[in-house]
Amino acid sequence: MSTIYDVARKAGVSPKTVSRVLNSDGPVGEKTRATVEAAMRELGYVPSNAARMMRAQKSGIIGLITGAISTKNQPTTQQGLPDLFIVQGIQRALESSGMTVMIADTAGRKDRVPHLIDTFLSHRVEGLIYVAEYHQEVNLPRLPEDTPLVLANCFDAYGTPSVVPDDRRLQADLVRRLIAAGHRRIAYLSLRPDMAAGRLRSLGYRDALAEAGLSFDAALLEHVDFDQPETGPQLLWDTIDRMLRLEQPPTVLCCGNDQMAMMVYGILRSMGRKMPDEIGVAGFDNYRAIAETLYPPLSTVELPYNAIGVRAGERLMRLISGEDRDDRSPVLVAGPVHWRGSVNELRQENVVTFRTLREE
Amino acid sequence: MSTIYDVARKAGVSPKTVSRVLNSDGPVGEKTRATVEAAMRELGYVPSNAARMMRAQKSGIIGLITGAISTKNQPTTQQGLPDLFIVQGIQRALESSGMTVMIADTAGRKDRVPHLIDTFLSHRVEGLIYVAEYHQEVNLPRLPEDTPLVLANCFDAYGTPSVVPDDRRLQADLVRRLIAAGHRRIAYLSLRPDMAAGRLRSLGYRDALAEAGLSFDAALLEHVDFDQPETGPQLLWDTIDRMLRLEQPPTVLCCGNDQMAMMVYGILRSMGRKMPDEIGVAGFDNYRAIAETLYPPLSTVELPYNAIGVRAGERLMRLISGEDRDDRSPVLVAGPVHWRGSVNELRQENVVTFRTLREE
DNA sequence: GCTAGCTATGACACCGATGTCATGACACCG
DNA sequence: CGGTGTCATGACATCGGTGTCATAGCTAGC
Repeated sequence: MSTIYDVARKAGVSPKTVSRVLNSDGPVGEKTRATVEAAMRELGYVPSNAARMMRAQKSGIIGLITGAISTKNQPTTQQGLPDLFIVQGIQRALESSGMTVMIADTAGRKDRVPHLIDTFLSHRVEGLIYVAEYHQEVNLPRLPEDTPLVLANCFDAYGTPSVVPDDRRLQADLVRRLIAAGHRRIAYLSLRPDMAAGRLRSLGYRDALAEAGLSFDAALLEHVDFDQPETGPQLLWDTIDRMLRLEQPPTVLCCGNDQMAMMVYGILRSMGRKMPDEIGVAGFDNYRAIAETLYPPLSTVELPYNAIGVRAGERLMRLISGEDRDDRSPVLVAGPVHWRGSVNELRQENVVTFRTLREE
Repeated sequence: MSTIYDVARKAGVSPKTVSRVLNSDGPVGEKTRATVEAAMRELGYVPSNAARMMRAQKSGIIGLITGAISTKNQPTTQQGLPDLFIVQGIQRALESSGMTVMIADTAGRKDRVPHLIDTFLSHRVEGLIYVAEYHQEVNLPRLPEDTPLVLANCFDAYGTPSVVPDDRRLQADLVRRLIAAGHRRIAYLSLRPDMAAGRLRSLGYRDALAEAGLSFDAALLEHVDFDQPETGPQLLWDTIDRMLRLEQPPTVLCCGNDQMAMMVYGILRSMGRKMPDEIGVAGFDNYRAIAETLYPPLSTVELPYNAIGVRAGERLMRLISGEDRDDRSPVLVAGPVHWRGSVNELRQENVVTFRTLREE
């Protein structure tokens, strides 16, 4: 690969003049500039980042650590692909800044993180973002003081700047919408409570009930570890079966996420229950490949992973430029409810009407 | 960030000695080594890649261009997330080589590719892989002679080394399996024929029929542009409706991919058709989040995107080390059929038996 | 006509590693 | 005891850019 010296020789000028042309730095004669540019084109010259970086003491590189790339062939993931959307958002937020985003993948092994951090430090990244695959607490090795770090979709015990989904509010918003549609018996099939998302969403569910003056019925809340390959579907089936046999059965099943909702569709149909007229289903995530493809399309609440990424990227840029250095409060991100065909509007008349299932 | 000079000063030795400790280069006295290592630890020293790279004239970086990260929030993707799995495979193939993989995202805009290539060249990547989001022909700008390029999931007209799925053989394998299970009336709901995958898979379908001595029936083949948000589902419904009214209706519907199969599940159930006893469904891709979660689980053929990535990575490494420089033949990758509950084994008796739908 | 000021350009040092070569201290051998 | 080889170490140049400073040529102003 040719260098600035090759270009200089070809154009009959000094390397420094070539540098000036490259960076529109000092003044350069019109004719000289043309000669130099021609030489650069002819040689296919591309400046070396390494050399620039060394001189400038700035890399223009942001490091991104994630499992987004590697973990997606696990049996079935609890989540959709949140981390991927987050990475996407980060890229979007950073592309205008001229930073190059370097992505390192944990390959599903947390113990590789320190090594990845070292690699990034050797590249002299100007900042780091750690993206977790689901909302959780993490504990990363300490970084040098002058390298800012932002946690996305996770948080730690040291008050490292973080951006996380507002699970509690999102779930409450969805349940509020169900209540507004006239539903009073709302079942909640929750994710495992040892997950931050599961815990917070259950709280949101209760918030919305309380707010509307509906009493909480423990028979309508169940934590279902649905994505265990063997026991999961059976567990879900039994839970739904139990709830539907209640004296006052639910009119809608709120699912921990869209993937669980997809499974619930299959189960309800096997049971011969028609959606949405006999029973409604709601999801969580707005995982569009599922929510829009299912029939009827799934009502769900959008957890805007993209926005988490964007906010994380913006936050990091502010840290790099020296702002907000001591702002320790986490950024909470919420999103809209998507109301589709999987839940009926009951309004005041709390009557189940049977219609032909498919109508245009 | 501290440098080799800081370490040298602290340890009371020359920079070169520190360098020797770092790289276990020349001989270093036991005591000196200990002193230097202590100094490095104390300063939190991490060597600068830029400086190394400049001296070594080798970056140890592989560039990856893809839309995997950014394009996944498009309405609903025709494909699953093949490119992501490919990226994953590439990472796996390259991690043992000690190369750092740098991922650049097109952000869905093909016109950004030249710019991304320049960025990579400025980082002096030792090789490039371009990953397409679906099997297609591409036309990339020319690279300098000394930077090898591998195309993954795509090919071009210049014989650039490429690794692509063997769609034709995969589809044939699946249909062969259906035939072995006793099916004779096999419908094929194909992807758009202007896509390489659609064309090749249709050919594979016909290959398998011909091989088994079954005549091709045009009434059982339809190209369905199923992922148009408005017309898609209707089109699919109409096509299935038409096929099921045939004098000799199909006993199994072969779908262009798993996502289409998911939609077909919903339609068949709305029509009141029971799977797999009244009608079987087969997919393509083995997109596990769908294939394993659907009920009944989907029989499909695995398009091992992961393997495409691995092969592409390996191919690039060989090119970098100077092997196979003039091997122009594309690498074809196939995968296994996954036989799950969505298609019945009819065997010799071509009888539809009705059983209770859910059995453990 | 001399100087101040501007334009266009180049010489040189430096960023942080490492390859090359030199050197000093020993050990070993004849 | 002198010569040779090995070990441990350092001085110095170099990779490809860019910041600093110097300088030559020209113009404008007094």
